[in-house]
Amino acid sequence: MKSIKVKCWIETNGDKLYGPGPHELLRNIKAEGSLSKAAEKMQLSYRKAWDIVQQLNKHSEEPLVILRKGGKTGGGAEVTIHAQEVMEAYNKLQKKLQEVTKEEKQLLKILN
Amino acid sequence: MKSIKVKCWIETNGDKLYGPGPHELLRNIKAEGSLSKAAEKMQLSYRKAWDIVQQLNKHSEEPLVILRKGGKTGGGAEVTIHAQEVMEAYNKLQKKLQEVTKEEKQLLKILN
DNA sequence: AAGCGTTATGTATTTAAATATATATCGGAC
DNA sequence: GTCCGATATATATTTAAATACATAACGCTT
Repeated sequence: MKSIKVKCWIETNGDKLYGPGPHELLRNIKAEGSLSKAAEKMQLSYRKAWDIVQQLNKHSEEPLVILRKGGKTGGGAEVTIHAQEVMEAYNKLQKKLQEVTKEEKQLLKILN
Repeated sequence: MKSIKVKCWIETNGDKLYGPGPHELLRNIKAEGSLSKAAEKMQLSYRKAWDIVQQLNKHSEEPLVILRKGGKTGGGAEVTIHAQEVMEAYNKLQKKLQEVTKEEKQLLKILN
């Protein structure tokens, strides 16, 4: 019925840089090899997905996503090793936070 | 420059029940003794604040906020003891989560 | 050179959230 | 019984976010 949710993200100068949305997008890009397919998979407009990628690459010294256009496949999207490190670290952090909320049942009890 | 943010809230049947917004509202109600003043203090429309209070009371067996109209003061808002327990439990949880993010600097390092 | 599947990007439209506005109600004080 | 300061609530307006749409560019393949 009632449940505790937790969410974490990284901000830079007050605007959101990396969070659940970008994280899912990176996972999808890795799985699909295509930005448009990745966006579709999570019911996100291509435009928005593209914006997210620009934001990510803009605020990281090394690029997180490499986009290519043309070629025999028409183009594609690739998640860099660097990005995969970010994803893994984010996963770990999320897991830690989840564990804290699992221990904490008091709030739910009080609200009944 | 870059920083990790964390947020927790309670959902019931998929919609948000208690989180940073309601929490701040309760604090303000407690300080002001008035829903309209509490809303104003956090730059929230009275309408929205009132809706939040309805939502909170609707989903908790015991009411969290008591609203009164009329009388010598014109009316007022009061945070119940029950609500104060919720607030305290929420504060504790948030503090715990904050500590986890403080330990976790790896993500920031990777994103540089 | 035409066709393809993708990325690239500006602009228009839609959608949802929040706010603003207006009016009613309550109950004590005078 | 009128005024006051608060809550109560419907409706209209504004705002911001997301989406939709349109078009161009790219580079390989044929």
